[in-house]
Amino acid sequence: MAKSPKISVSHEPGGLIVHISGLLPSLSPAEQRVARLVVADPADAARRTITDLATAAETSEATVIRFCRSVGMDGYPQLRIRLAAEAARRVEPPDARVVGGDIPPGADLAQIIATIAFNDARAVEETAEQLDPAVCERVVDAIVGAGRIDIYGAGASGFVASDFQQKLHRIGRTAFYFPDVHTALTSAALLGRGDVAIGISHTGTTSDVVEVLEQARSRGATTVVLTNFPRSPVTDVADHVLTTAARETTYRSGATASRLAQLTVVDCLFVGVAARNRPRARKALEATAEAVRSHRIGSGRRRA
Amino acid sequence: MAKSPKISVSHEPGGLIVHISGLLPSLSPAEQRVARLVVADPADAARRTITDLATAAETSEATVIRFCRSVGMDGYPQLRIRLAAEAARRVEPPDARVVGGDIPPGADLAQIIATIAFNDARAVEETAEQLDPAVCERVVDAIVGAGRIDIYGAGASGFVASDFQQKLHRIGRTAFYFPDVHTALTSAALLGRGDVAIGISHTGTTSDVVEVLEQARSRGATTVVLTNFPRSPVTDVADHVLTTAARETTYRSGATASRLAQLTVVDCLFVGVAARNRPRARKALEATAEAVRSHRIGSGRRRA
DNA sequence: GCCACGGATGAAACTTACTTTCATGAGCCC
DNA sequence: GGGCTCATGAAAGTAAGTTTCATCCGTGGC
Repeated sequence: MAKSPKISVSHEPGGLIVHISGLLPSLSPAEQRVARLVVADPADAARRTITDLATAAETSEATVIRFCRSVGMDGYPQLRIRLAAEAARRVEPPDARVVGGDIPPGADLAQIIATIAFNDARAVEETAEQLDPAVCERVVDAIVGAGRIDIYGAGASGFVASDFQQKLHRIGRTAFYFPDVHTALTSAALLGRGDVAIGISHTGTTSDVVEVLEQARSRGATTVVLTNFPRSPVTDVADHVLTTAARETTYRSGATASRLAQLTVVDCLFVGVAARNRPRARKALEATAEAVRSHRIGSGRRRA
Repeated sequence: MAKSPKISVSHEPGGLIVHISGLLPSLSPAEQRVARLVVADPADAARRTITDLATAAETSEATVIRFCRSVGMDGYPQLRIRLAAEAARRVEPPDARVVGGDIPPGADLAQIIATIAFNDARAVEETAEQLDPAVCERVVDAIVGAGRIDIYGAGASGFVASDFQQKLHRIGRTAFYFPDVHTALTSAALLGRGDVAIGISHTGTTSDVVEVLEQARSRGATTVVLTNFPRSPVTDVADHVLTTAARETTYRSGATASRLAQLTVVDCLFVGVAARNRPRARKALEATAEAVRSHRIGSGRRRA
């Protein structure tokens, strides 16, 4: 099997299910059907034979094998074992029907809250689990050593980009955020070796972000991307890929879970950077906090 | 095979391994060799094929199958997946996390990530737990019935305010966000009965937000506040108070936990509002998603 | 509009893993 | 020692998993 189509994703520490959902969009339609079955009920999938699973997914055994390889397994038996292990580890979700699925039409607000919180918290946890500290370390290195840091993000990811920019700025790193593609491209053209360009795109398919990173990279800047999908177009133009692990469900929750996951990663990077020079970072933070003091009511403790 | 030696134990509550060791003395010598291997390292056994395991136990495949039946399994594959599950369960305890506390100076990135994620996820969960659905309901009512919705927030809370504005806008509610106090005050002065003013302030002491809400209230608008501190100045000017539950630790984590908590609440409100008129909300969301389609690479699946 | 190309897919051939059958032989009671 | 039981592995048989390959379909040239 010299021509193994294995897509070597270095490691999937955060759990196989999470890893699979991340890869989902990059799979072929038939493989996606398999993936969805697996993600929906890993324990059940582990119990099935390959033929059985293939039938359930309305495809052939060959496709199931392809799926196994696509997600980094050697073959079906290995997948089974891993799934069984995964399923066992999984904690009982607080409310059976509430998991990952859509919110039922008749749901009352209490249910909605529980569902959202569960999914949001999960996204944060799972993102952290699958984050590769080694990659983070490299990104932190790049940021610490950067002359200038440009951060790009469109739409919802723009908030996160902006948040990141502000955080870095507050500890004295020279960071910029551009809400607009043209300005961003202009800025990217001025980057050079030693500078860092960070792109944020949940889907990984935002052409604006891809373009800008491409530009930045061609100028010699180190490019970093934060996305939910490790095999999306944007990862082609990135030196370092950081992934979130939000299994967003359609339009349902306004994409908040993915936002939270992104913010968590940003926070990790931020703290990582700040930790490199504690005294200076602390001082900078205190100074900026002081700056808004006059806009606070009651400097001391709250209310009697 | 009428002479089935099956030792039908209805189900083995204490875990499969325990069960097997209990049966060990009642097994035949060759089966005992198998059993001992299995008990010694279940995870490893799960990885082996039946032939492999048989060889390791210096016996034949047939004996391994007999062993499977002896301990109540249907066959070898079932044993394998049970073992894998068992092994996964008995690993972990997710090592004593650095709960709530500050990140120790010498921490490596992996520790930092674990700490941050833990605290972030906690903030989300705890916020949801203490959120009062009744208050949420009232706020949702107000938003749904509002002619216009103004959202205010300064600094970090501004991101959240902006996010909320965008969400509401996307489902066709008339919502505004003002990054600037003066504009906000102007707008607040134009609000009237039936309109809604929402202020977001983590500390609850941001004078800008308080002022604006005061103004809005004096014009007859319904005022809502989202804060971490239920008895802070801003709650005095609010008709409805929603609280987050982030125990932010100093400057440490760039205040991300509180941000996440706020976003979670916003998401709950958003979904609550959207749920009031599903078809319309869904249509609006689809339309807005469609609008950015041309900025996505590859309409279908990602990459080959 | 046509053709070449490449990827996706399932049928079928093939290999490996699992299961059953059965012959052997060891112990054991009479 | 004969006739039993039972444990055992060799080998046959079956099912599961894997590979190969021909076909199909969409895409991008010309």
